[in-house]
Amino acid sequence: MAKLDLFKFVPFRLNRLGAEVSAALSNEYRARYGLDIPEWRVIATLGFRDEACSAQYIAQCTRTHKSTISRAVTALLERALIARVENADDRREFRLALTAAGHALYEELIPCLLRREQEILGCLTPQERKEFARLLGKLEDNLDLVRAPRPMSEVEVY
Amino acid sequence: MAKLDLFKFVPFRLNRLGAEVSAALSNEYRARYGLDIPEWRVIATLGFRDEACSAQYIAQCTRTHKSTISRAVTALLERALIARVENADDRREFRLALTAAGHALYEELIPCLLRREQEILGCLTPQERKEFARLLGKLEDNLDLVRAPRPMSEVEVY
DNA sequence: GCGAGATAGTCTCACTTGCAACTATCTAAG
DNA sequence: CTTAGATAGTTGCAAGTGAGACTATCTCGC
Repeated sequence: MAKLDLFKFVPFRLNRLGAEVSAALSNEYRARYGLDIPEWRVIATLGFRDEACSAQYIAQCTRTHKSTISRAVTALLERALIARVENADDRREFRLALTAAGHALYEELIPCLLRREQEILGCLTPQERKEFARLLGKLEDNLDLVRAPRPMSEVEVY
Repeated sequence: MAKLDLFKFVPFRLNRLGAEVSAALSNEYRARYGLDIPEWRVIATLGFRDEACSAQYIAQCTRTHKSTISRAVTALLERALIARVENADDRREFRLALTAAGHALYEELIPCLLRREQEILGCLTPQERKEFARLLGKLEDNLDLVRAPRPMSEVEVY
């Protein structure tokens, strides 16, 4: 007579918590700037890194399907929040970067998102947060999830 | 010059980890039994609880939209994994319960899912797992996520 | 008992997303 | 140089999902 209490089942809890937290956060940038999650991921990746990067790189980093990234990129190009230039070395790919407007949006959004993160983590002591982050890291490693952002030169060696 | 490293941003990490873990698990019951996530949630809820419950109750417990649960229920009824009876007290709702076949499936699936959970958590020491579960609980509380399964009588008092 | 508002469940619609096919381009082997 | 296979990015298509309308039923106040 095996039983499984969904409320004690970590995969279910992680899925639910992840979805809930994501929804809470995405309200922030959807309401303010009309960005959806994939669009935000593109902005976040380009904003964090200084060099321009390819759509493929963003897809790998954020573990988002390339077609989803492609659509997000198209939308952001139309809004002139990012720009792209052909890569002379490899004409299949484009180098993407934030425009001035995109950068301004990024700078404006970041503090607000970090604040929301702190609200969510607010129920944990500083020590607990550190521990939680550490345990998340172990789980990510275990799932082979970690795809650290690296200079494009390294990534291209894939 | 605020910056945000997606890889250190807990909401992103939670979302990604939750999706990844869920995908790993759902492969298990999709491949073996052709169940999708909402269908599994219905089975899991009915299997864990002994009394029959309403679709609404399952939706609230699992935090899944009622239309999604409705579709899952329809599919499971067609496959005769669950059965429903009209509730004489309230003819708007139906009481749902596993059939013998549904129960057999549940009993077969549970150990397998618990094993997968242990694989995922395998990188943590027993103490770390306990701590992780505790911290998850605090975060859930903070997001007002906890909807503990209760006897129907209590739930109906909503 | 009657009407207003709440609730259970179903259904349609619009939207999102993953998949896979496709084009263009690159790389490597011969 | 040529050709086969890999890769970047786009697009059409199908499946899944949430929002909200809708029907039937219940509840509460009068």
